This record gives sequence, structure tokens and C-alpha cells, in this order.
Amino acid sequence: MRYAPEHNEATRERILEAAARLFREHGIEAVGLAKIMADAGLTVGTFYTHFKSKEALLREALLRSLQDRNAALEQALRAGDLETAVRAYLSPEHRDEPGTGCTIAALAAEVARHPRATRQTFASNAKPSLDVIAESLSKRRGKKASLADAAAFLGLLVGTLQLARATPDRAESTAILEAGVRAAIQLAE
Amino acid sequence: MRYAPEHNEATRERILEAAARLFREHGIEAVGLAKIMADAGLTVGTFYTHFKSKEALLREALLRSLQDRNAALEQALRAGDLETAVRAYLSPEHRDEPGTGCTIAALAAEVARHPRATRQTFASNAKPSLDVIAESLSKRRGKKASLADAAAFLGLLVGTLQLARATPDRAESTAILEAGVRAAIQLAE
DNA sequence: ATTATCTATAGATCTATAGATAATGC
DNA sequence: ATTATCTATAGATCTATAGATAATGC
Repeated sequence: MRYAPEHNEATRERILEAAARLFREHGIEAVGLAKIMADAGLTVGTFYTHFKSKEALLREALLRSLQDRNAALEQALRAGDLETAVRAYLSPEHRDEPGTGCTIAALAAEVARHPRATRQTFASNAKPSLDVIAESLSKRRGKKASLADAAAFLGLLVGTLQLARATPDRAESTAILEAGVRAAIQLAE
Repeated sequence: MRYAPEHNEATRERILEAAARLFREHGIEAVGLAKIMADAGLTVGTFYTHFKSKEALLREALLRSLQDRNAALEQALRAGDLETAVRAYLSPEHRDEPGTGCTIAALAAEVARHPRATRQTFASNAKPSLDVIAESLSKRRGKKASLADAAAFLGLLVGTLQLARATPDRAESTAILEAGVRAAIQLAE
């Protein structure tokens, strides 16, 4: 059934959005193509009309979700200061919503075990966030922060969020988030 | 074939060691019981003589590898200072050897998606490391550091190591590790 | 006699492909 | 006529179980 060109594009979009969410929520390995396609309102047979393989889908889903997060971070830093952005990142809401949250916190450990091309996609699409963090740190410190410095700062946020997510006691988990905010503020000096 | 009691114990031990290493290297979902049993020199049928389920094995493997790492950290902090321990943690060697490395960096994100009982095991067996980090930070700062403060400090190490592991360019990856060391030293002030 | 191990297999899943069907453009 | 979708299935894996085999203790 030959549809309008927008139809194909819109379907591909739905698949990508489902994948970007499900991968962050459950992990890459834990989510099958059938689940992704069902969430996009399709059956699994159609998958290969839109993507070459699960790994190809993963790369596009990483690109997509990292770009979304980059844009949100840039906007947050334009609107407010670094401290406000840190508080939003280390919030109970972000902890409890991995499906729409930070791709790096959700998937960095798993992506590290994937082929180099996938890690390339991951690293190059995380870079804009590192750029704006480096800029923000440089301004605040009055001294140039490198991309690696920005990565360490982001590492603090990522690691702290993961520990908060893994901690079963809610109060302890929230205390970890708060300690993370204090640590980030200290590190930004 | 009824063996000596030590035989059963030794076999169980080999399975646990294989699991603790393979889970950290490849992730929990990515490693099948057949692979773990083969690495322990057995076939998959024997697995259920020793463990109730894969989840039960995971809990024991987490306990095992976290306890190993706790002991190593305590010893490192008895022998040297916090800065030396941080340099060892954020070293290229640790980055390149996840199978024997930090359980938290390797598995926290995945464990966060497992049942509460598994997260309990994870959290309670990570606690001794938090205790010694809190003690070390308290001494260095001349001011009491809470467990949550220790978690944020550990979060910096965990997140930075993960970013270094996910970064395909070796030089960039190593620069991230070095920036992580500087950040940890600053945070320990 | 006991029991750790093996082979074999059940039943569910996974990624990927084949071929039929049907909705639209020309 | 084209092609996005469907159903069906291949072939590989996964966790878990059943029943036979064999190595040791009593």
C-alpha cells in the first residue's frame, strides 16, 4: 500500500520515539523489537522496512534522545543558571521518569559494551551538552573549563542519579539527590 | 554422585566467581546461564542444584563482588590516602577491566531496574564502601560527611568512569579520567 | 543410597526474513 | 504498479525442568 511520503516518515518517527523511551526505561537488551513495534501501533514484521537492524535503530534512538536532551539543557541554561539546571537534573521527578530522562544516565554503561560505531554516535551526540556545561562552568569559575572538565561534572550528575535510582529507600534516595546538588555546586566553584 | 561437602561448596564458588565477572563485563541481561556454567566448567543443567534462579544468583554475585570491592577499598585507604584511591579508581587499568572492577559502575543502572529485593542487596552491600568514604571525607574536610555526601562523591567516580568507558577516543577517554581525579580532589576539600 | 552432574527438552522469547495482502498514486 | 503492513516462520537463544548416569559415603 503506497502511502503519502509523510506516512512513512510519521511511522518511522513513532518507532523511534517508542524505542528512545523504552530503551531508557528498561535498557537496550531488555527491550525486544516486538515490544517497540507494538508501542508504535505496529507488528514486528514491519520493522525492517524502516530500519536495517536493532543496532541501527539504537543508533538513531540515541541520536534522537541525546539531541532532545541537548536542546532542553541549552534552553534551561539560557533561562536560568547552572544551579537551577542541576536541581532539575537531580530531582525526584527525573529520578522517577527515566523514559524521558537523561540518556547518558540511563544507557552509558550499556552503550560502553556496544560496537565502536554506536559509541561514536553516543559520544558525538552527547558533545553539545558537554559544550554548554563547559561554557557554563567557565563563566562561573572565571577560568576556562575543558570538555573533560565538563565530562567530570556531568559524571557527578549521572553517577549520583544512578545511585539514587538504585537505592530502594525513598528517603535515602532523596538525600543522595540533595547531596549531589551540594556537591555539584561545590564542584562548580 | 555424592561428593565430599567441600566439592559442592567449591563448585558453587566457581559459578559465583564466573557470574560476578561476566555480569560486570557484559551486563546481567546479556549473559546467559549456559555461558556462566560453561565458564565454571559445567553444563547448564547443573545450575539449579546450586541456585534457585538467575535472580538468586545475581543477588549472591552482587553480594560477592561488592564485598570484594569493599575489602579492597578499605585496604587501599588504610595503606594510602583518598587521593591515591581515587587515582586507582579513575585509572586506564580500571576503565579497561570491568570484569574485576567496580560493581557499582558496571551494574548500578541495570540493578535499578531489578526487583526491590535485588536493589536491597545491592544497597546494603555497597554501604561499607560509603562508610569508609564518609570517614575519609570527614577526616579530610575536618567536618562530618554524611552517607549521602559519600554517595555523591562515589557518584562522581562512577559516572566519570562510565563516561570514560563509553568514549571511543582513547585520548579523550583518558582526559576524562584525569579531569575526574581533579574534580574528586576539589570535591574532597 | 545419595546426589552432583549430564543430556535432552519444554516453552517462551529473540532478531530477522519470506510471502501474501491491501491501500494508495499514476 | 508500488510498497507499507500483516501473518507466519526460521533458527537461535533464553530460563527452567525431567530423567538418566556415575562417583562417592555408609
